[in-house]
Amino acid sequence: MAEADSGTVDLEIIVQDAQEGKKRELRLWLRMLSTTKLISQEVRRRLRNEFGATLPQFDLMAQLYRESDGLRLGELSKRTMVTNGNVTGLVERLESDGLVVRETPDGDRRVTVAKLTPKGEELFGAMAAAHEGWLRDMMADVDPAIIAELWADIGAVKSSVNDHLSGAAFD
Amino acid sequence: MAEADSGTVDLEIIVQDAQEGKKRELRLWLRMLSTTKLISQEVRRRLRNEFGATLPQFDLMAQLYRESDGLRLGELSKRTMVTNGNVTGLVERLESDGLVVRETPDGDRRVTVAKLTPKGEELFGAMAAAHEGWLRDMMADVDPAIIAELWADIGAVKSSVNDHLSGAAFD
DNA sequence: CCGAAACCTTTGACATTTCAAATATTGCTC
DNA sequence: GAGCAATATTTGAAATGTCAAAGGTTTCGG
Repeated sequence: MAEADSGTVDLEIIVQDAQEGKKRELRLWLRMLSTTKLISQEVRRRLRNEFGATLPQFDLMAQLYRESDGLRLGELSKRTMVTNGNVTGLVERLESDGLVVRETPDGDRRVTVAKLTPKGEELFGAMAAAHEGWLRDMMADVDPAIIAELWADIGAVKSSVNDHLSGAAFD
Repeated sequence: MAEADSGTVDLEIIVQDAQEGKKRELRLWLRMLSTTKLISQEVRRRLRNEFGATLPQFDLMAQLYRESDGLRLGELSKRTMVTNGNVTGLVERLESDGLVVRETPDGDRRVTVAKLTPKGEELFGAMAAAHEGWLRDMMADVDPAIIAELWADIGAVKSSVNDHLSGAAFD
């Protein structure tokens, strides 16, 4: 590839750095994206086959599971990183399946609060347990120390990204 | 899980390990997912504002960019990790924008090959350069050594996941 | 060659996604 | 207390996403 001239080791390092190191961030991003897609597809397939649920529904129910008082739709939107308009449809479908109820609090009639039904809690409990197992299985060949390290380092990435957004900020 | 008995400091470590360590994989997954969503949203916003393109379109064009002979739709589907049916519509829209052409080779009329037009190549070239810059900017606060390490370790995760799929395998 | 199996793409039904515009309600100001 | 900005959700258009079923084409065995 590169035409090194006099070259000892240093030059090679520089050249390599200018080539291989050039697109580090891009390559990390592409790998993160494909890995996330891969896991998502597997989780979606299993949620569908074993529980008849979709991944966004699982996500939304996860947020409601720990909030027995329910959450406003706007808050759900922030936590799931899903747009407002999207939450409307998701909650509608979950409601028609009897997994969630919507109610408007007395004080403020602009607000809609979504809450899991007992049926929803039961289903989510089963899904959550299975889901955790799937993830453990899929990552079974990765050293636990690496997993912990990844968790921390990806946190650093997330933090950097959050500080360099053109628009809104999250989390 | 394990009932340690005598216990001083060791017990705490065990307990902590049994609690905090319990859902390592799950927590890594949740963090990967939210980080990927965050970056995706930013990239999508910028692609839209600066080039009027969508992320899946960018993805698909990226695959065609390096294959001057074009790719069969099935191959595109595998590489982009998008279903066959989805590729059909994606390519249709790109074709109506004059960025891609579809043609059927002489030998096998089952096959459709998609190929970038000159206009498509030009647009993608500009998008790719900008895209790489955006990623570098977003990850600017992360140590380059960490980025390289993440790339490798996420590779290990991907590999493990690939070996524990219930269905098809990728990459 | 004929029919069955295999292969490639499209189609159709639905769910999710984003964005922008429209609605509805509150709260605040004057 | 009338009007207006701010807040919260819904709606609508267009694109993407999955899956399963249907359409053509090839290929291969007999």
